[in-house]
Amino acid sequence: MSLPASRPKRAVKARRPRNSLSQELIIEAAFRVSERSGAQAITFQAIGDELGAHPTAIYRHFRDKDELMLALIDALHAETLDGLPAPSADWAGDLAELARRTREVFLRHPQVAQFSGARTARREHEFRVVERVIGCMRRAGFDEVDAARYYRVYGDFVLAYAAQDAELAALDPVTRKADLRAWKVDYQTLPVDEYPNINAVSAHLPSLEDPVNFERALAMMLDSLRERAKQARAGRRAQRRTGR
Amino acid sequence: MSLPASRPKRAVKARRPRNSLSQELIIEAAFRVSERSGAQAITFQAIGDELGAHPTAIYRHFRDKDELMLALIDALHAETLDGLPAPSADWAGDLAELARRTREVFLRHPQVAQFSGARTARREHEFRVVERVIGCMRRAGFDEVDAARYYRVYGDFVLAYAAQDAELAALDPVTRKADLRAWKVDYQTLPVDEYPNINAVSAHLPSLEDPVNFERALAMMLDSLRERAKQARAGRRAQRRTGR
DNA sequence: ACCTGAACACCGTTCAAGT
DNA sequence: ACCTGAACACCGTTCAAGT
Repeated sequence: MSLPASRPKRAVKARRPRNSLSQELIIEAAFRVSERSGAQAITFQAIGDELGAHPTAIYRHFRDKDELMLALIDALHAETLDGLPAPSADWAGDLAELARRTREVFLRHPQVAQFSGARTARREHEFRVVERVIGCMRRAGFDEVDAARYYRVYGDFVLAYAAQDAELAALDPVTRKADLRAWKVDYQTLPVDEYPNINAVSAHLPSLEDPVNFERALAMMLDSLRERAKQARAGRRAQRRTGR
Repeated sequence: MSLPASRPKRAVKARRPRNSLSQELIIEAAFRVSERSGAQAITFQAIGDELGAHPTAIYRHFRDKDELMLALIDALHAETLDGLPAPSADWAGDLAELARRTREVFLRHPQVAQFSGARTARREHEFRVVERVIGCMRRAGFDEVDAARYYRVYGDFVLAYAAQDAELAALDPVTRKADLRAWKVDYQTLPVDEYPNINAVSAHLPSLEDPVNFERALAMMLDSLRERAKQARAGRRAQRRTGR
């Protein structure tokens, strides 16, 4: 007289009206899933539950999970752009603002952001972020070759660092705390003769989650970018004086 | 008269001798799996096949998959250290050497490295890499607080950027090529009135896989680090002159 | 055309059974 | 004590069946 192994989640299975799903509704449901209880994985089953629809209904609107993920990643870029002030005369300040917003958005949606660092969404809002960053590099005075290169280097640096922060935030809480604990315990108790340098500074090791880390890395990249932009502008002035 | 859905991989199932497995053998098998045909995922099934053992036999030697992954990550650090010259007077050169080696090792083992950026292995070889980097920061002239901070910022920067390169390399080939293609096609054909900056430089956009990207980012971080070290040393000299 | 239901080939993990 | 085999709860994905 035992129940079947897996019984339906809802006793009365309401049939979903036709044409009631869309890419937009699915994307919104996926974000609600990822925010529910902090660290829930984004699966078709969970999105289906959230929508009150069959998991495989999603395949009518996205070819596969990768296409859904790219759409979610582009939605992160949309959030980064939302309310962003227009480009200013301060190109370096604008770059810093974009970087900070990117990281904040990533930490708000770590379950999506953890997969976003190495991917190219190739969608509207990503295009617009790239357009902004390249614009900053051109206002800095870089020529086309340098602007393209420094866009790539700066953009990938921001994505990599922010996605890494998101990956830590997306770990299941037990694993995440074990990693953080390693810096409070393991790295504080290493033999001093084998690890003299760690021992010398261990009391001051910043947490992996200290937001100053990202701020400092950002400041360092901008240090160098400002100096290189100054030299690029000076180089071009010299070129003009000597008649090309 | 049909065959059963899943038949055994080997007709004669040789029984593995007792005590014939170990953490070391399992780690070696996992790396062989990850290198076979470029991008094979590391699963207990695949490692078991590689060892000629039952997949669940691994649980006798690692508590769960996360513990195996941390051991594999530490093995990457071991490879980074293998043959590394002793610390030199050129602390910045030593930092660059460590960064380049880390990235090369990560690209040699992308299936492991893609998960390593945000994790703390808390094992011997990671300790030794951390010891090295902190040593460089102290030789640069930073005090304990700054050495700890710049270790964290520089170390996480290298891990994040290298892990991002590994993540791209670990994508299944079809997905990876589609991402690379976006920069050769989609970003080359955007409307010029909406994306003037992208259009101005699009011919010069470096590939995601161009190794110059990492070299440039590294050079920029070291630019700033050298300047900050110089100022830290000058600040300490001034402090000594004024009697603390 | 859009959604459901069943089935498939995989995952990591647990646990009882062999030796 | 160490390895195997079966079972479980979960993945993404395909495909036939409903409406």
